[in-house]
Amino acid sequence: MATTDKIPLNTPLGTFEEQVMLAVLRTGEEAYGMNVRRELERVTSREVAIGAVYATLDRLEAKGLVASTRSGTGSASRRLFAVTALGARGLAESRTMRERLWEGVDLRPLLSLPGG
Amino acid sequence: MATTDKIPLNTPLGTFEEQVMLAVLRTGEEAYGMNVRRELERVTSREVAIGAVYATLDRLEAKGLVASTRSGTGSASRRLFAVTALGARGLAESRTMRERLWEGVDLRPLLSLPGG
DNA sequence: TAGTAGAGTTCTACATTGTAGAGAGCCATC
DNA sequence: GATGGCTCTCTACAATGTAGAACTCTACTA
Repeated sequence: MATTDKIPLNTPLGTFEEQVMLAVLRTGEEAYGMNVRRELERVTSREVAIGAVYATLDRLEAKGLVASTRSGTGSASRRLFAVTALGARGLAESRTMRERLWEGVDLRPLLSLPGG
Repeated sequence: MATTDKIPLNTPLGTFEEQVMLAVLRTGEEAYGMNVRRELERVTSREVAIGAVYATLDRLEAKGLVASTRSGTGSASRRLFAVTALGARGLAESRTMRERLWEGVDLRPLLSLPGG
């Protein structure tokens, strides 16, 4: 099988995994742990534990969805993350799937109820 | 605090939780376990274990995001699920958050790479 | 130059979600 | 009254989500 074949990813992305990948993309050249966290908190208005970010980035890297490189020298250097081509495919698939599920769904009748 | 206040939900929806809720909405009046599973498989082209569906529905019910009623009589009756007002709010929040994170993200440069 | 503070990363542990499959009740029908 | 199909429940385990402490390095400063 050629490497360019578009086989479906075996595991769907988790909610937080997707958020972290998107934050990496949004953060661009400066996508290291602390910055990814900051971007996530900025956009979601929600506190994010730094340990959660790194654990998720590690798992994403193990799956080949992101890749990391060291910036600078010594052990104090930053670990810069980037979304891989495979990761981008995962994001695209995840979005497509969700759009299909949302198609034709109208929440308005429920949202107008008490508690909605 | 009035019940109509729109406090944010404490926990974000998981990927599968969201899918199951959307499948319940799409299935409408006939939203019992097996049907929810069928709808999910139809839309996602992916096999779904029935145990996964029920476990998720149970957890969603415990959180008040869906509610279930019995149809028919006897223990062979179906268990019909419906998304609650709170559940609809969860779905809406989840979508809003994701749209904000996707804003300005362009996957095309990555998808045109080998493996993408 | 020891002391302190800040930025960043790593590690450990546990809670919540995701998943699979076996088991059991009911109903039709043969 | 056996068989098969449909539905639901239960159990167990894997993967993901989360929190917080520990550690390294740098820079400042008294």
